[in-house]
Amino acid sequence: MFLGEYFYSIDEKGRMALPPKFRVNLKSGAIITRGLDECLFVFGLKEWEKLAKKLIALPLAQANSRAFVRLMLAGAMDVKFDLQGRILIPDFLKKYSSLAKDAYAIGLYNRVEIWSKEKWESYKLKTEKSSGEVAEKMRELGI
Amino acid sequence: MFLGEYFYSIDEKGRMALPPKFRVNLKSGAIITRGLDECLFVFGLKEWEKLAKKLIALPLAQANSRAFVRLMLAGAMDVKFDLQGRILIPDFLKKYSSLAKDAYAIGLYNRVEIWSKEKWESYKLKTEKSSGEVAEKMRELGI
DNA sequence: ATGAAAGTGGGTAATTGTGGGGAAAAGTAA
DNA sequence: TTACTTTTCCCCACAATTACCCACTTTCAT
Repeated sequence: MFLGEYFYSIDEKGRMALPPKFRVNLKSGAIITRGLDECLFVFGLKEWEKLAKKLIALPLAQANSRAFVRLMLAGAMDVKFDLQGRILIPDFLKKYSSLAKDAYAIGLYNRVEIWSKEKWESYKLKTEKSSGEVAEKMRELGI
Repeated sequence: MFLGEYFYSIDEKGRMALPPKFRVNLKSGAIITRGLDECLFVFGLKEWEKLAKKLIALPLAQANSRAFVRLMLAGAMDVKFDLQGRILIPDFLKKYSSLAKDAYAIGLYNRVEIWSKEKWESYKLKTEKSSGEVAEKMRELGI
């Protein structure tokens, strides 16, 4: 179970650390791919396989599901950790998500998301501001 | 079951004690997360899992539920108690809830809320003054 | 009054984040 | 092929942070 928000820097070699708590769930294998809202998704191997099965089951006839499947599958790479718990982010994924020097690793239960500093901070701000909607959502869920 | 209002100080290392009565219900695992009205929520593991299941069931395809889920899960961290019964409050949650040196821990049946001294005292004042309205609400709810 | 429990502060060892060096691999040209 | 350059990747090292443990003081109950 991934939770929380962590800040890391990406060095000149393109390496980025992930939180130790996340590593234990990913050490048996992980996949990085393009995500929604210009971030990257990182899945553990098991979660990835579940997702991949769902993806290939999507109706080929629909243009937007075709596009979604291509986004996720074609962008996928498997991830290796070095001894310090860092991963190497492929160039095309860095470009896709506007990653430069600073990044956030965000735990979302069954996946990890990687965001550029700027993108995440503005996204969070935008969401927090609509706190009325947030309260509404929470009421719906019975919190 | 959490009840009552307790006052504690947060030390330089960001540690805050919780009432011994609360600890026994949280020692098997606790999650701290963003709450409403700029306070923090602390849930026992079981309560949290109920909530988390509802969250991950929300549709990934919808932009605003994506945002809500991200806010809730990224804002959550699991909490460990040290031998003295203190928890470490993550920096970004301290910022979110304006926590500095003094704080209240408040029991609300199935969750604990953590408020900054100032925020809680002014909130309480405001609420107590408008107790007429509160009574009105209660009648609406059939209490 | 005395013992136990709770609140708060601090010290030390372990872990983590991050930079860099060097070996192995891959590529290139004679 | 061979010699040389370039790139990738693995491992080491250091500084800073964190986690863990201990100790003191105060409060409360018997």
